[in-house]
Amino acid sequence: MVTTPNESSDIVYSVDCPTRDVMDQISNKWVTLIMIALADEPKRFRRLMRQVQGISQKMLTQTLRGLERDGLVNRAVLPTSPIQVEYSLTTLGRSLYVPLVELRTWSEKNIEAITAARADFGR
Amino acid sequence: MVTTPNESSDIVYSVDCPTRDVMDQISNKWVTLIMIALADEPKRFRRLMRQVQGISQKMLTQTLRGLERDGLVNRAVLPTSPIQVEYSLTTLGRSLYVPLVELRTWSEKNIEAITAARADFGR
DNA sequence: CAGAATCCTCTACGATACTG
DNA sequence: CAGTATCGTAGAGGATTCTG
Repeated sequence: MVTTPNESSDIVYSVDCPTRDVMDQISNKWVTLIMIALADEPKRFRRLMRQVQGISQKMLTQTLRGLERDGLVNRAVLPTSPIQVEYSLTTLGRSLYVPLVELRTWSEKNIEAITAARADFGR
Repeated sequence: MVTTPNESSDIVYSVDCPTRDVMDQISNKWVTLIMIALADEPKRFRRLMRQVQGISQKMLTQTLRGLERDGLVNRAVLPTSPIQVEYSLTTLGRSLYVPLVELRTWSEKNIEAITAARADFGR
């Protein structure tokens, strides 16, 4: 985490911090879902699209490209006709899967507390 | 995680899954930064704004409201003049901090691999 | 100091149509 | 099947101004 000092000696999370750039990428609505879906086993485009409900073809393509670009996902074109494309997690991707799934576990575990807090809020 | 079966017996991440709703909230560009900033110690609005560089007053207010609403952050109005408002993590918030910081740790640890992958991509 | 309100811009994203 | 290309729109979010 790249930081710069400020008057009160707080750590400042710089705008141009590369870590923040990475965090922005993976703090994405679809990234977590796709990564988790791919963790089970390699999957083809259509199957992913069915599994990650509500994602558009455009967003799935776009998000997968980003993940491929960052070395998190592997894209393999199968020499069939018509073409099939299989996506899988890379080693790096599998290492990211660990904290991602912990985040999901936290969500599942605390969904009730959050729902309760929301109900309480504004009364 | 609320799921529905599909033809190929894949787990489907439903659109209306409450867990997904929570995941969407915390998969937010600012949430992680704010949560981590508050983990050190309770902080006031101005100080948070300085620390989380690049956030606008509007977004900081908005994000803090969301976190407060979800029971992750506590908002305390100090009886000073002019008013001061101190934000701190709730117990629930501190429990979320754990996986969040792991995500940041992962980012810091793997920023180099990602940068390398990006450089490689498209060649 | 900590915000609420307003306006305005820009881009993320969906919908649709087309291709190797 | 797995995309690319184009267009159109809603909403996220910045800048600015005002207040208890």
